[in-house]
Amino acid sequence: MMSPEILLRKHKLRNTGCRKDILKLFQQEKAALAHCDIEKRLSHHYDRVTIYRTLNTFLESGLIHKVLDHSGATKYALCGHECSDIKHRHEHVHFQCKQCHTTECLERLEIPAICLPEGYQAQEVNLLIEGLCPECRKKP
Amino acid sequence: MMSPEILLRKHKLRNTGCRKDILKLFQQEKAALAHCDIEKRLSHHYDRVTIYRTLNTFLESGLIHKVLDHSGATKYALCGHECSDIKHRHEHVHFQCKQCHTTECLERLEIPAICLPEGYQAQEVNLLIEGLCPECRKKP
DNA sequence: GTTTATGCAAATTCTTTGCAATACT
DNA sequence: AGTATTGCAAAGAATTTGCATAAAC
Repeated sequence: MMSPEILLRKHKLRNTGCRKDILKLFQQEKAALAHCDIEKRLSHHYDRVTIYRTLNTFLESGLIHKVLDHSGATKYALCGHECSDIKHRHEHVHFQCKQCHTTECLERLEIPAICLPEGYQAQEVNLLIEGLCPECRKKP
Repeated sequence: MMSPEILLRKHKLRNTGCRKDILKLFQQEKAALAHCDIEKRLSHHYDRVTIYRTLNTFLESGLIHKVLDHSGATKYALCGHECSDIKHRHEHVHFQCKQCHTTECLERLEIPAICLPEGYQAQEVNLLIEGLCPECRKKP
């Protein structure tokens, strides 16, 4: 996994504490994170506004992507290696647990080809599967 | 198509003006509607709060469902005939145009079966396809 | 007549903007 | 040194809550 410093440099972003810490957090967590998750889990305190701005910067540079969610919360996750400057792969499959509301990227899963009606042109495909995650299924 | 009155009765909801008008609107529009779309398009004026409450009531009774969206706006659409009291089919395919931001349900499309990793249990599957709709593709 | 929905006011939450101080290159 | 980022204050959306009035059953 690439270090936050190198990742930032690669995307032509300045190496600030907030950005490094948030990137590190994304790399540690396999689950998608909402603004409030990030705010809570960062050991150093950063202003709420700074976190919003950092997330938007990361979105624009293609470091992270929005993760679909029925709960209304905006969640984000790191873009995989597939998303380089050259080629962006935007076939995201996410799984959200209905019990613990954790959302994870299932990077290995491929979305099968879908036949759109005449006239439609697909550019991005996102699949959200909701159900029970392994941990919650074990619980009573 | 079932009349709003009968549809409401079927879901054990009171037949009020606001509910009937909003249901009628959903039946006319094939696209998914956000709160603000509904507020704008209703001929009779209802309080913003009443519209919020109506949408939540419809959600709880399974008359409508949330439509996934990357823009952050919460959109809703009527549940198809497949969603009866007995059997709920929650395989939603939606298409959102990147130009006009219209979202429509593609009810006819089936989502191909997906193999989840060990331990995961799927209950609902949602597919969001983004791209250009037929109308926007014609434009220059 | 009883229960439920509506409208209004106000509170909460989420997100963005402006600007001076600070940190990065 | 010059430019971009941060924190703070405040503004602006989106959504929820409480309560009295009005409408549905």
